Amino acid sequence: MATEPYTHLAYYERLVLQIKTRILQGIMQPGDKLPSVREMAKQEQLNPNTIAKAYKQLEADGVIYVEPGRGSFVAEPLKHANSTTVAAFRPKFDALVVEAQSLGIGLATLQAWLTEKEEHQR
Amino acid sequence: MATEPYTHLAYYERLVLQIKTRILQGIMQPGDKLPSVREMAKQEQLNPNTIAKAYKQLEADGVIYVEPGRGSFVAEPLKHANSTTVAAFRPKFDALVVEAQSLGIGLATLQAWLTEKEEHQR
DNA sequence: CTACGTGTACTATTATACACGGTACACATA
DNA sequence: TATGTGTACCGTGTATAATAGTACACGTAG
Repeated sequence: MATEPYTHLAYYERLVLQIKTRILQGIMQPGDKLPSVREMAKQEQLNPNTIAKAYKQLEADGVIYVEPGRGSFVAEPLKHANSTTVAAFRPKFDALVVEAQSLGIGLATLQAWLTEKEEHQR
Repeated sequence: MATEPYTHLAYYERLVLQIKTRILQGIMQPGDKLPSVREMAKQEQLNPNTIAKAYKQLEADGVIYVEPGRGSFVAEPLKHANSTTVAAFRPKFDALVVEAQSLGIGLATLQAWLTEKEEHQR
């Protein structure tokens, strides 16, 4: 039971995505304390190491911060990404757009999806 | 020399993306014959098995077709994706959007990137 | 000070995916 | 018949994911 191709996404990646989503939705507010590595491991039925990996990733992405000995907390949302971050992200976006178009999903459809999100986010 | 984290993308995935891009750009036209698995392997300095994996993926995505014993050819571009294809793709898109927003890249920026592509594509 | 909870850093094992080398087969064509 | 085509194997080495378990440095509450 090492790797589960449920979603073709690793457990820790799913956790990262899940937490990021909750923060964006406002379910988790800046300053909120996250469950401890060990507690989250029980909740999610995963190994503490897997949770730690997710938390480390989240900290690297700047969405949480760690106070040694106290715990992990939701960080203030970033307003503007620096150019190196954007430069690293852009290829992933371009690749997905190519993927979409090859599948017959046009740019107009992607535009519509984004617009839909903008509306749901207010 | 088994895995090369150049781009954090597998060789065969890079090939798939490269060929899809060339087709979308019109560099490769429908009906054009692709280099054989063995020839492409020499060009790209890769193992024929790796090329075969890429071709198989491209065929599964419907961007090329195979005539047994003759070779692989560029397929006609898809106009509309069926609903199952869209349903499979949508989560990837949503995940990337969440990723972007967490990095401080807003929806407006993504919209702008798409608009930019629409212009360059005419 | 003591005890506890916190994130983190190790070692080790198992399973999967990627890329490689090599061989073999069924097919179409010259 | 001979060649080129995609494809299907077997085996090997390596990297990554997830597991289990232990240990450490830190902050806080008793």
